[in-house]
Amino acid sequence: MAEKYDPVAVETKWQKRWDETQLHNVDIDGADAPFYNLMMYPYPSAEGLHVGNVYAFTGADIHGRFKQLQGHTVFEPIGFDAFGIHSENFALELGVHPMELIPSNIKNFTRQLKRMGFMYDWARVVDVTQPEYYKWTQWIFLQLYKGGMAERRQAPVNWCPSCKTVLANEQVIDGRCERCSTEVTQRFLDQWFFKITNYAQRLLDNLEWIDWSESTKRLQRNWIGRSEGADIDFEIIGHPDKKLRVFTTRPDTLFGATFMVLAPEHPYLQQITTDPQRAAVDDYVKNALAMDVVERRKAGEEREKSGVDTGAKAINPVTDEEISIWVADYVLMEYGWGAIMGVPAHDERDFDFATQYNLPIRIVVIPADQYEGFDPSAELDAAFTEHTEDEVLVNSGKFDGVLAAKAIKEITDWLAEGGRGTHAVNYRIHDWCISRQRYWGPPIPAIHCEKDGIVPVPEEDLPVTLPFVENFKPDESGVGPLARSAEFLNVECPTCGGPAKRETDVSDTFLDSAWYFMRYPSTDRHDVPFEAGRTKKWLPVDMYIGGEEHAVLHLMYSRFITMALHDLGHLPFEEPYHKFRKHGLIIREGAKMSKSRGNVVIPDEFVERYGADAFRTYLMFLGPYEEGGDFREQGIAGISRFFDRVWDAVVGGELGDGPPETDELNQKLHATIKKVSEDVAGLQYNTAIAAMMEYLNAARGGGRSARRSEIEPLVAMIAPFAPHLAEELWERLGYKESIFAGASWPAYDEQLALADQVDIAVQVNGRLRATIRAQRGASEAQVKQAALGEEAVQRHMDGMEVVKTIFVPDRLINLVVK
RNA sequence: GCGAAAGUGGCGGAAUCGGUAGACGCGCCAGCCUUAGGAGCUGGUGGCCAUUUGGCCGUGGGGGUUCGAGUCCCCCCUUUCGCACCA
Repeated sequence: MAEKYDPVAVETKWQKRWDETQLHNVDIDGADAPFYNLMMYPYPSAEGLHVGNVYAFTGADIHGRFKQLQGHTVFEPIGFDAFGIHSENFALELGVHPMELIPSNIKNFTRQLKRMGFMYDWARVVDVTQPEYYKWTQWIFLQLYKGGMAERRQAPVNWCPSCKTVLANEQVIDGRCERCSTEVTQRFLDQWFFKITNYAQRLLDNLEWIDWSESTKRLQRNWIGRSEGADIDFEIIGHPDKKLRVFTTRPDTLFGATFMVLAPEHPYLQQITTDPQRAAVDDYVKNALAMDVVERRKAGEEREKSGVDTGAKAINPVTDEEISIWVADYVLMEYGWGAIMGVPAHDERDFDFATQYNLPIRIVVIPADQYEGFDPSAELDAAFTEHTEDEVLVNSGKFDGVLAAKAIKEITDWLAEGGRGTHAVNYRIHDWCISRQRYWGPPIPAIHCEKDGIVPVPEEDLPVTLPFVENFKPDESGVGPLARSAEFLNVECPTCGGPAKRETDVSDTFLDSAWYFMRYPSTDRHDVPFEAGRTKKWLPVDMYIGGEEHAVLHLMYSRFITMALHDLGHLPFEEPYHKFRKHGLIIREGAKMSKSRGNVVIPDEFVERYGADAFRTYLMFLGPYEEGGDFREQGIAGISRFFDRVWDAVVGGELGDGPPETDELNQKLHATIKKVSEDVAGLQYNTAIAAMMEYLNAARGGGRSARRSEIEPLVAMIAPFAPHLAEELWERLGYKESIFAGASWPAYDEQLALADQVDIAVQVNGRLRATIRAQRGASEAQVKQAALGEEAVQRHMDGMEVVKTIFVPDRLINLVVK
């Protein structure tokens, strides 16, 4: 009896062999056809490798192995994103110190990753919690600080009461903490910011040319949120020293601005409020600020607008009318200037507000076809917000009759002449708040000296080592746990030598991951973060595959850090990834996987039963890789059977010699190589697998034994998916070297990939009536003659005449009859 | 509310420069093999009708363009994702 395929035995053997020969350790300096294949490194949780990780990594690994088989030297590194709130919260939950917990998690992850058969270069692992790594994270902070791109300032920030730290805007989802879903509140604290807003336009512009998944680019565009419009200054009666500046995308509606609204946090509010209104305003502001962010944000749909008249008046700069200034929480301090001009006729929110408080509403834009005979005192029952090419201005002085689209520029230009306004662009994106009042991160390398103020830690003093702090639990104070270590806290000022205190905030874990891919090629270099020659050779990353959930987090931050380092002269490129592809999400039996549902796929269980090769391949077979798939346990048997048959084709009996037995099979072989080559290159793994199955079915049709020439290319084609099985079969085919050592990917002949006999559909009046077999390239006349000879065709054109013939070569002929 | 993507057999999914819908796999059915089999092999498998040749219907719903529409256009429904008082 033939030897049976034992996946676990085969995989154990080859994993050991790969380890011993260090097959995938790359000669970083000597590689001649470098290909940097990157995947998003994992956060090493205590639960172990999640099936989502395996899905992501498998798709990326297949791409790497495919490139390797095509002759590239593929560098595929892995690391661990082990700093951060997530790790720390888990350590708190278990009551274990992260300095103990994390190394054991990493050990477990390493075991699992090796068991999956990924082609990692295990000699170049990055662990961001190691001082030799975060030394350089701190170095990057210092470079940005020196370059004026990092600053400490007081600002309203998102505070998570459960994590007891501030969060970046990107980490607040629907007003809740991204990590723990607790409602976020607002605090005013001194925080470190990176000025990503300085790069907003470039981050947006480069999206035009970088090769990324379209959907990911769209998310970034939305997040950057560019709007064009104007800044307009309004004079305040009785305050000649002040002007109220607003941003608007609709300067064309300026003549309709009948009031102004300030955000409750607006700096002028206290000074301009009149005495009779002061109590009411104070009261309102107090209430608004006490409200948590979630409640305030819900307002749009559910809550009625609210506000209070400040008693102060402004002058509409074009109508010279006095208009009242209100305070209302529907105006947000963090966008624009924290103040708006109220144009109730042409903005829904302003309309609601004006209706509620009986403020005047003036129509200034109407559809062009209503211009003749327009009644200037007409009333609206809803804001008119259309803004196409067809609207014209009314009630707008010398701009009456001007197209609204043109008036935007004309009115702004006119304002600019008088120094009352300018063209302006606003972005939704905010500066990146990187301070965290937590323990488990790289200390921000700054020192506070009473005399010298903020002093950066000198580069030669790096790293600022994270001390062991027994009680690392965060508290309400807004001061990080590092302040509890007197030894850490108290330091000499590097400038004056006097007593000073260290910064006790640590940096956001997204700073660790914003540059980790630059470190991989240089992990053995302790004098530089990334060595210039290697960086030039390997970077930017050739292919990056990862989850889209990081579109506005990691992916935005790493683009920013790369640009900043480029501008500071440390990098020769400004975009980190040549190509980025998002992968889809995997669900189970139509439902999202989650611990609470108890339906999480545990990779270990499947690997033990079916082997890593079958598990990998099955995950890829579920659906298009970039769209995700639905994991159904039963289905994996189909892959196991396929591998059994591949195994049997090689091991089951004598392999015949000579070329493929028939021309037809040879054609199928070439067509399959072509399809699989193209599909794998385009990450269309599901259809590539289907094509290989189809080919094997053909090669073994009728129970025949396949010849070597028929099966050897298939072994190479399954190699990216099932590397262990392919290695084993490759060896049994007589090769001494690993299949991944050379360029083993099969070539195909375009001509041979085309069948010389084709099936042509024969339609009568567009309905399929017969199928005929013909020589490839057969002429219309030939096909028509054959078609007319078909009995089924004749039946359907009985007594009628062909009035028209549509012929698609090698595919179809349609006879239109009457 | 705004923006985007997607709705195809019992199931996961193929096929979109408009050209034979349902590749491949799961499941199911029949047969073979077997002491036995949640094993393996062979064949079948969108629905309805027909003894066979075959016919009709069919890609969320409705209209349209076309010799021909899953694919293009218009309207509607549903789902998923992103953003959400962003001025």
